[in-house]
Amino acid sequence: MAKQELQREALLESVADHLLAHGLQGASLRPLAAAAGTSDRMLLYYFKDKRELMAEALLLIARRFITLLDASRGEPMPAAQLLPMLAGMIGQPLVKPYMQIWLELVALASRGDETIQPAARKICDAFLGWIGQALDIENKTERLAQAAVLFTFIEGLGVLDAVAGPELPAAAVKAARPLFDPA
Amino acid sequence: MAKQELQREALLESVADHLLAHGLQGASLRPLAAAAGTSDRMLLYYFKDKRELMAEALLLIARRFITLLDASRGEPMPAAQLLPMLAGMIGQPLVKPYMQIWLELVALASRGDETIQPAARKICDAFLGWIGQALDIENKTERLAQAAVLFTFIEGLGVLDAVAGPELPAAAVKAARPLFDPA
DNA sequence: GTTGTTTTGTAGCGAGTGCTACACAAAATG
DNA sequence: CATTTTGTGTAGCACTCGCTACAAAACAAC
Repeated sequence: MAKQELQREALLESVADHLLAHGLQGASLRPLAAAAGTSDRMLLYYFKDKRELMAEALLLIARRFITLLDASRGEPMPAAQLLPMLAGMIGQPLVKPYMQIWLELVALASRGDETIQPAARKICDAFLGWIGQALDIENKTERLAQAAVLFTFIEGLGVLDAVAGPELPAAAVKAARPLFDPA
Repeated sequence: MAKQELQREALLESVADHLLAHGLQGASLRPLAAAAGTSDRMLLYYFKDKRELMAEALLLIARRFITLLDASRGEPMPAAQLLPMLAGMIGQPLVKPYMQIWLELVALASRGDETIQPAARKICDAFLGWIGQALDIENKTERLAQAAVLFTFIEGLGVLDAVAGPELPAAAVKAARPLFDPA
């Protein structure tokens, strides 16, 4: 009976790959199945719904993103140093697919789509937690507060990256850095 | 010949209403036409394409957003004061539809959709310009730099508003405010 | 080998998509 | 009034969507 579970996981991996590469928009069963080397018929055999398939694939993507974050964990550093590092991170080609799908999740969540809520929440918590752990501030409430600020700013950078040229985000980072410097 | 132009504008207004209310996702010709009191046949009579219709409707939405911004123009103020005001503004029910459709535009732009680029660019420039004009900083480059920072942060707040509860954005604003205070 | 269960292919349904052909009415133009 | 232009309804095409009915393999258990 583990065979079925194994096949489910394999399908989810392929579907996650396709979603990361081509986005949620227009991700229909037949292309997803083709990417996984099967037919839509089979996807709906292993998953009762398209909704169930998508929800589980998105959770897998969230898990992948978390491992990606954990892989680049280093020594805690001050905010003024962490900011440009994060700004550089979200531009990396390895991270970009996650930012793109993240923006799609945000747009859907804003319209009240509850299918994606678990994955979105997971990614959000993971990213925020990672930033908090990367800050070298002893006072916990102060650290969490700074993490929230940095998180918000990084999210804004993601938006600007998507919609504007590279100059505006770069200027924003350059101008924001001194704000975090120990005054 | 002005009759045709008039009808086009009227249709665009209705389509813009519908898009603001229900989003871009799943906005197909027949519901759009029904919202405008006609048939899909007529939409494609006044607009050669769905793409042309959407592009023009989005530009109208951008114009509406700009007038909305201009209506709430006041005396320039310091950044530490402008930040909570902007944070409150994007939560207003009158502004929220624009934020929702903006997030959809961002997600599409991130995937390289060039149909929406003009509208996205227009909204972006208008918002950034509005923030710059609302800041009372004499030095122009300094003002533009601060505007970029505030803009980025507000975009991040929009994302957080969509995906997280209200506590996280509120905490981010509260923690970010002292950073802008004259040290 | 004969059962019974799990996995898969084929085919298709009903609804929706953007878009078009055709016909006809209304209105402008001579 | 006759004619051309402009506006509109009906019907439908070719396609995609999620999903399902049916049946035949593949495999297991006895």
